[in-house]
Amino acid sequence: MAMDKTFDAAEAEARLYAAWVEAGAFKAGANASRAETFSVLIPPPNVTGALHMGHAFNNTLQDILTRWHRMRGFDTLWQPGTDHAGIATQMVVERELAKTNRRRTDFSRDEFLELVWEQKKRSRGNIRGQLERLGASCDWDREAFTMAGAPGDPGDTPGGQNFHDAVIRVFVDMYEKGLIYRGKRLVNWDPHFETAISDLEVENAEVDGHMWHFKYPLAGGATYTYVEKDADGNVTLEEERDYISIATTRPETMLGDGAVAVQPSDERYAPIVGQLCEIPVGPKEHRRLIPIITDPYPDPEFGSGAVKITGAHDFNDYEVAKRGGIPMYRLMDTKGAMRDDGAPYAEAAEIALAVARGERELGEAECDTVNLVPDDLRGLDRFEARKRVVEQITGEGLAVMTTADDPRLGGKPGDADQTVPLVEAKKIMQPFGDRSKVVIEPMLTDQWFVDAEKIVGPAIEGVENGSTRILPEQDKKVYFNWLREIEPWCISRQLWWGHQIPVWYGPESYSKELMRKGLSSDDLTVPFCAPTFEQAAELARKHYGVSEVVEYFENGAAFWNSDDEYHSRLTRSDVPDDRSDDFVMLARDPDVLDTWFSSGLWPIGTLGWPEDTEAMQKYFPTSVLITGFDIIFFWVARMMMMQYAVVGQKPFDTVYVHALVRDEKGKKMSKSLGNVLDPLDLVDEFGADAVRFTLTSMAAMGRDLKLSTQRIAGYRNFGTKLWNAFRFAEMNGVFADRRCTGSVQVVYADHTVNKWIIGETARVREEVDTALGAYRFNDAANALYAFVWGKVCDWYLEFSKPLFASGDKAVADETRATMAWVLDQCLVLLHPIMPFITEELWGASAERAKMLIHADWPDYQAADLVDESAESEMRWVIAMIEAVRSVRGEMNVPAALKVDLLQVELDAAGEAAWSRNSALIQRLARIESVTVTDAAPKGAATITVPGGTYALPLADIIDVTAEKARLEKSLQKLSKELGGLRGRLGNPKFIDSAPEDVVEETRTLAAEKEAEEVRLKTALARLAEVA
RNA sequence: GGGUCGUUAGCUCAGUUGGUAGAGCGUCUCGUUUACACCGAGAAUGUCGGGGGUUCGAGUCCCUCACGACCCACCA
Repeated sequence: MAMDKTFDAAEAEARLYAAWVEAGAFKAGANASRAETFSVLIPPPNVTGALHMGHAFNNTLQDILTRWHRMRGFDTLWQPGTDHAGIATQMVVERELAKTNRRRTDFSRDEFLELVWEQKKRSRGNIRGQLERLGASCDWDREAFTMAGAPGDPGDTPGGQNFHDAVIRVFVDMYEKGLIYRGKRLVNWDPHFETAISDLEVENAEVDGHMWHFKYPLAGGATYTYVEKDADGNVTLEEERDYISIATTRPETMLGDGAVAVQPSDERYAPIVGQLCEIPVGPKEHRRLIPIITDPYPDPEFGSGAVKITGAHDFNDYEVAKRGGIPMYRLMDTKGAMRDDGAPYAEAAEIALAVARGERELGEAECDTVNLVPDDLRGLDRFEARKRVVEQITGEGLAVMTTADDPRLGGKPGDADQTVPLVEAKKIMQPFGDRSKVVIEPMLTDQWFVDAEKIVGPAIEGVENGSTRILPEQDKKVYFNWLREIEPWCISRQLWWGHQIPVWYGPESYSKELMRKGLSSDDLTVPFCAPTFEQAAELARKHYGVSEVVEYFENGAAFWNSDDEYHSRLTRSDVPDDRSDDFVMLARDPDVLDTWFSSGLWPIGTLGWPEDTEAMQKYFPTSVLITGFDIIFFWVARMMMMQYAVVGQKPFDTVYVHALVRDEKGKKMSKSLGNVLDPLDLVDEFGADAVRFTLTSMAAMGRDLKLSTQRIAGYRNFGTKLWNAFRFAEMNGVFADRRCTGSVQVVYADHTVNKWIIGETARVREEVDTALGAYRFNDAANALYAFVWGKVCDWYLEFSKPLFASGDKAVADETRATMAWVLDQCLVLLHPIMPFITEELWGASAERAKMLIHADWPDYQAADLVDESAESEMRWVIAMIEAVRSVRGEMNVPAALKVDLLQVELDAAGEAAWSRNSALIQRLARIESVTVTDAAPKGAATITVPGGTYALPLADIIDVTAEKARLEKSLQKLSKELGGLRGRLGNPKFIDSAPEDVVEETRTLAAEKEAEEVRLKTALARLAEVA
């Protein structure tokens, strides 16, 4: 067999992967030879997504662990699959539609979902194909999908899991246990996607904003004396005012104000607490009045100390409003535009005024129908409305004024005599949707929540008591911090793509007339939660005492609590005339569940729960979860909570949290920055093994991971190095008579060189196992790199050359056998990290009983295989060669020139090492001959080795000054080291308190250094004689 | 505002219980020897961010300062 000079990754990878699949090498339990199991769940990528470097990293680590355990004979499962990713996927489809000027709402819900399923089908293969390119050894027969089994599923996911049923079942179960509830709450609303989102999906960012200061006039022109005092109680300002000053960054929300709040202790406003003031915007004839109340929330030191309260559009205000019974008026629609529904402003203002005066009370639903947006602002975008509101107030002279040189204005200082509205330029934190990137609006809507507080306990305890381990440790704190202050989790989304909530609503009470006449959405308030309509209908039948239940499907756009559309669908009675009156109508909640609710069930859902499957019994709880820190809250914490809540068990033994992949400059890779490295491009260029090895070698825990192509090229070279080591072995007949080898049996060797490399192999095997066992992937990679390149290639292969050429057949044969074994071990140990090139070499070098992927992982011990005398001998040989090479290099001895060496002095150990290995040394150091002498001649360069001195006669070429400088430099370095050693040894406290072995080690080292110092000094003295 | 982490060779980073600092890349010099120029041989470079402390001994532990990164957070 003639091997190519390099490994053709592009050609080989696909072929090898196909061979593994063909052989069923990835199947759960493949190659299992013991009862222990090892299971790992892939963090499911978005089904319509593409793999990025983070995925490449994450999956490389999983594959390493999987392959490692599989080779060790564990019953191994790597469970693959994808996530339906509600918003993200719906976004992809909507973007596609936009290309042809169509929108989601041009379709019925069912039609649209059909499009999404098609999209899902088209892109499903992408992720899998990409993972295959990386070499991921997932059990594809079990490939799962978080919406498998949902209505519309074409059933093209190979795994048999019905994820949808599992999700629905969990919802119903949690609902019945009171862990899930519905209610009107202030939630984060994404006006672009027109859905609620959870706290976690909001990203706060600092932006340039403004703070406006407005006057809220007191009702009926009332006045009061406004007094400001300094810290000592001295009056600094006293004036008559007919207004209260309010600061706001969001003037458009003034329209929904329900009150103005001040601190109970704030003396400035004490005279007017309880009075009414006027919102300075809206038609003059219908100016709304709101009460001035006290609440602990306002900070007297900030702004004017008075805060406007808009319960429906601000989270703080919401709390204040709840405490104070202040009405919360919703101002915007689902798109974030000012409401354009309901009665004209005049009517709405009338109602609000009555409420403010305490003449009327509003129920929650009723309050939501009151649209307090003035007619001229209705339908405007919220930011446009803000502009108009500011203009109107300012135009009316109700802005707080200041001089143009006021530094708070932020701009260029203006004329001190000129008066301008006080609009502070200010950095403000603004919430953005993590996917839509639009400004999030707090909105008062009906949503479903998981009462997370009730299920968080076991998730905290599980980590506290070590039942589940989180690595690195510091990430535990992040986990705890979040869980200990857990908030209700909003799980309903006003999307179409997702698991529809299994709740049907019926009317408050049953009446035949109502059924005939039709129902409005407000009438449908009694929930029936069940896995199917039939089961919900059964509940309703009993509840209402009727014999039949009719389900109404919503068709077009659906937004539960917003518009008339839904209402009309429900009232558009399709009930046939001949139907009896003995029925009740139910309508299903149109909302779907947060994607993370279903991915939170990934562990049990993929393993076939609620069935008591073999997979559940064997592989649950799973062994380890490998994931990035960015989804600790989104996913890890929720899986912990959910698994405990549903099956009462932890989902995994260990959570390994890895770093984020960044670009060379440390920037997060993102499409907008254009610094994204596509893993597939890199695989194309360098091969999957190189990419994998790079990621592995940089996987130090808990840091960022900066990726550069240079580094990948370096590890590609490493593969080539290994490849060429095999070429060398091949050429030397190492594999000539090998059939069906690859056994873990360690070869027996007699020769020092072979004994030595066997010991080194045992060492690296231990290092690799220890490192992988501790999730120190980089340690494993680096140990292998140093071993293969630095030991096997740099030394062992070089040593073998003279041995093969020696003519001693026994030694040559033994070396061949040893080399075959050592190289096999390299393949075995490297395989988890570099599966392709190793499998290729495995097949190319001999006929094998099994593919490398199923080869046996060795367990030989360094303690058994390291031969100390062989080791110290080889150490001396290497030191000797290096010393000669170093002097040659520094003295500019031509590389091609074979030199004659003089042995000035040498101890017995050196003598023995020399005599047994002279052939190796002479070859590698390019020494022609060695002559024993008592004293070095003049004009020789000195070479010191442990236990001896050599001289290199260079009469003609030696530069005495240069040699002197070289020796002095070495001496200087040595003296410094010796100084430290002697200092320590001279310190009685060190002798007393340091451990015995440390003291002993120091003594030995000092002795060696002293001996070398003597040699160098001798050499210098001789040089002085010459000069 | 709260929290976490980081600051080590020109660059990117290792450095597990404290024992006296390493790798890869880059740079410089030399080079074709039974695999490999995606190679080989050799060389240079660090007051381990500053200061203080504990210790016989600190890159490693403690305090403090500076700078940087990230996460969380409702100041109108």
